[in-house]
Amino acid sequence: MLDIQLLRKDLTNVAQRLASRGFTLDTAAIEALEAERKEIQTRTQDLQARRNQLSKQIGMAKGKGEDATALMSEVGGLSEELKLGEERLAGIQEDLAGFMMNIPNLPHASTPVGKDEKDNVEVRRVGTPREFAYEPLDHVDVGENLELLDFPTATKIASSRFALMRGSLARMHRALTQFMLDTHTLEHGYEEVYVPYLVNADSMRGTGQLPKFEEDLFKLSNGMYLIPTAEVPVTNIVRDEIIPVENMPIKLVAHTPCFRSEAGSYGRDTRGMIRQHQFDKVEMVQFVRPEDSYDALEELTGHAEAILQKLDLPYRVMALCSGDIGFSSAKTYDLEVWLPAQNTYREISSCSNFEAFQARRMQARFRDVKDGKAGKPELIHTLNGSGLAVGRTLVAILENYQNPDGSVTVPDVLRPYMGGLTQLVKE
RNA sequence: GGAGAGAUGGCUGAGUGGUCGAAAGCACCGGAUUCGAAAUCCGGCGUACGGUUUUACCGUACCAAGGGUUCGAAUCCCUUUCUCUCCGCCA
Repeated sequence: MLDIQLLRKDLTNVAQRLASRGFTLDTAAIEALEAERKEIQTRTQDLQARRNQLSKQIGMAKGKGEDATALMSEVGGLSEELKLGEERLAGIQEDLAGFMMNIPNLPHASTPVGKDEKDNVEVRRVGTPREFAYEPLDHVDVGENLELLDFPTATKIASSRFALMRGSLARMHRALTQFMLDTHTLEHGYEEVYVPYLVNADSMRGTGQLPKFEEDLFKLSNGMYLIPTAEVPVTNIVRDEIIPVENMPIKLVAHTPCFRSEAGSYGRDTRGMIRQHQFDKVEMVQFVRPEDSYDALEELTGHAEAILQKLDLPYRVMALCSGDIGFSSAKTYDLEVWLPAQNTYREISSCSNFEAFQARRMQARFRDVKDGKAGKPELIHTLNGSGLAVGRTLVAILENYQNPDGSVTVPDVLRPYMGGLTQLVKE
């Protein structure tokens, strides 16, 4: 959520910056709502003040045993107008809040301006794609030839967009998760957390999935939601909290499954495990002081990159343009891993700075200490990034580490997690 | 799943219709005292929103959440959520 004060002060500038991400802000509607809000709020609060004053006098009169009927009839005369005003005020506040909840974040000055993913800017490329002496197979063929990957059975059990892994491949999936968590906790200073996979609507609102993107989520019959990313439960840890400044920054990492309905993606990436209803992800989340958040974004992106580097997977870093960043983000880097069979780079991590956008929705604050005195609570900045999407990392390994004989070499860093296994072969 | 008890400021906790945004204690901050500290004393100390002559004052709202009764609700009524105790069940 944006700061309503900013909209009041600088509406045209806000509208311009939002236009750069393809969002049209209805400034006329905002101005009309605001004008109405101001008038009704002032009038209603005046009436409330009058009522409170008179009621106090009634109490005092009764306490002294005096007659209060004149006062009571005067305040009685206010009640209808007051009730009407309170209802209209509540109505307009709700309209305004609904309006605000549907406005995306402002892109940061360093976010490239552009319309869609074609305008994203490549920041750097790391690693050299391997030369194949033959046409490399995609991960589906590699996995199915080894009889370690089984989509038809997953479809029978559940539906399309689910995967079944067996044997050493299932173990590699687990090994990847352990390797990522160990790297972030032991080398990058994150605290590991285990979190609920179901969350309530308040949490979904806090991080920005609701109210706008309900159709992307799986909703349960009791009103809860399956998490689409660990970002939701982990970030909401600080919802409605005031963090002591000495605890900042807070760096958390969690491994969770993620559930996405993938509504609106019919026909896209239907082959293989690129786009699934259920996938595992290791997610990093940081809570930092506002002035530190852009340094933290670079650092966090580096932490995700470190995983790709240790796995020796070629990738590139893309700065998403204003038209392509997510609803809540001010700046996002995507990491794209090289997939030889598709002869292209595919997203494997997304690292974003949300500035105070999520914090304002969540009322997540910290109390600074200035000159030894505790200051007013201030909104924190929140960041998160995948470190990494486990399923897609597995896809990248199957494709990049495949051998002409159909086997797959196990990357060095994963071997300790797999009992020293060096190759995936038919079992 | 059954029975009962509860939810008040950073914490403990008083408050069952009227100067209650809320006693008191603790914690914290400032000052006095002191060579310094402890102790003691004095004062301050919630959040959000709005207004204005914009760092200061005024107003409104907030005692788990939502609704109701009333001139007036922390207090009475209804609904929901959560916590605790006991029983049952379960990994």
